[in-house]
Amino acid sequence: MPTATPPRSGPDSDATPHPDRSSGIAAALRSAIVEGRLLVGDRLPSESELAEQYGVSRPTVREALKRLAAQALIRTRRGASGGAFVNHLSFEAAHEQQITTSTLLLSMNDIGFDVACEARYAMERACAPLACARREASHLNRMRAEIARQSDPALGDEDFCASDVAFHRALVDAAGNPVLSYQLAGAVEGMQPLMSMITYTARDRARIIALHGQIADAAHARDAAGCDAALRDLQSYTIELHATVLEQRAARGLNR
Amino acid sequence: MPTATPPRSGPDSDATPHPDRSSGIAAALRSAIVEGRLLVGDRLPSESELAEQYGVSRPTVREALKRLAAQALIRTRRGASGGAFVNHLSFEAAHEQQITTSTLLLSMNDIGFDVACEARYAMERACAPLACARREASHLNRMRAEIARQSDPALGDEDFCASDVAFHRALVDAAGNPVLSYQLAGAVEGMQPLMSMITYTARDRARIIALHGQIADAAHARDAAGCDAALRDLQSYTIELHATVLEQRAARGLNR
DNA sequence: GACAACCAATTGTCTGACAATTAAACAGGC
DNA sequence: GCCTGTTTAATTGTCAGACAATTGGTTGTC
Repeated sequence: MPTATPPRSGPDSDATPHPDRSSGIAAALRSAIVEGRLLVGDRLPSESELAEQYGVSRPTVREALKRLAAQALIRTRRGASGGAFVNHLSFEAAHEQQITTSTLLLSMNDIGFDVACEARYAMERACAPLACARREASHLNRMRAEIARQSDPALGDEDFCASDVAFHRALVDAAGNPVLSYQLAGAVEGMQPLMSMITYTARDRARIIALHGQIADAAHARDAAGCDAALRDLQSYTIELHATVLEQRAARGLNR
Repeated sequence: MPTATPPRSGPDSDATPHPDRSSGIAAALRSAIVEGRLLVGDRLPSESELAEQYGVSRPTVREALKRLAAQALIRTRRGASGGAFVNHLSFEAAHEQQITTSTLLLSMNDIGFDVACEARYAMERACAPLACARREASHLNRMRAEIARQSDPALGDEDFCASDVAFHRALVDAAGNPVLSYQLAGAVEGMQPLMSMITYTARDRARIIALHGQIADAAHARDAAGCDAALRDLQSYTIELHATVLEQRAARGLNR
């Protein structure tokens, strides 16, 4: 029976002073998972047992478990042979969390648009060479398909943005490195709220689509330098567009 | 007596079937925060009020709140004028989460060492040009200081690793983009468990320190290309070292 | 006006109970 | 023996009410 650490031999209470017990228990279990003392699929002791081990009541244990569940560290099943199990953290789940975190981070720390943009394109350009080297037909198809969608003038701004994200996602996936995909996808989607501030005119869209075309062509030709250049252009154009939006807003503000 | 329905029409229960009510409430509040209906510093209704609003008991509400607290979306204070407040998500807190998530992702999805390494160095090389352009004296000092620490042969493997992380952290910070720092630092620290599998001989360390020196010199000279090349060398050398470790283990395994 | 005692609001925790769910054990019929 | 339906036990999910701890404001006293 591989159980967690016995009551209150807190190695973490030094680093962080856990004001309430449920967070202390959560931290103990969390470190047990992160440090590998509890492995994927292992079943944690039942809530009652944990309550007894830690000398607290069941609701308190439950609060601790919910904290872990919120981080996708455990999943629970009820019924006989139910309980809390160490979860297999999928890229999917990690991705979700990454998006929430990134979104809030950007919106709450008054990160400049250009700073966020710089970070995003720096990372995206980092996968460009890999993508050019490893892209398969399916990735090119996904990119072309999104370009086709974007060319439809009837597409709403929101859908245009979504297609933009999908295009870049395809590029990143072409690098064939799931770790990069996870990191990048989080960053790109986290920027969505910022990107959607921009309202695209037809001319803007044409320009962006042309650059997307260049990127796809470069990936097709396995031309890393060309891909990099196109991404640079896209970055500066995006920042330019955003600056325009800000100017217009300022102007409207003055008119009133 | 309005039983289950939240005040607003619950749109999230369509997308994801919330098996238990506390997770449903958590999702409702979370989306309220992410979508900006609740702003930083806003106080949520008290637990009793929430319990009444959602037609559940206070422990259930508390479980929901603990979920949000685990994601650092809210913080709670007790006493008069206490309550749950929308938290200002700091880079610090986001960073913490990023590390746990990355660590678990790498350990649970049998990501190859080279894949993780590739992702890490790809991103790190992405900030190299920025770091060369913007580095200040303080960054160089931090890098030099870590190199000095690493040169001490008495340093344990663990401390050597930690200093390695600090060195790269300084390089990344030199890029002057907090978003990049946050993303990168998470990735680098998440790789720690993998990196610490390697036991460094004196010759290995000398080689690594030399490369660190090259990187610092390149940053000093604002030589982006040199920095990139040194990082590439470091990446391949790291992978080489890891391969050696695997071979040795395999050999030991056969001998028994 | 300064200081102490009190009070009210709020979170943190406990106790005990019941409902819902699920897998396994069990009984019955063929 | 084997399949089928039923019971049972274990476990999570939820509830209700209570008390403790904390914290800010209020009031009263000197």
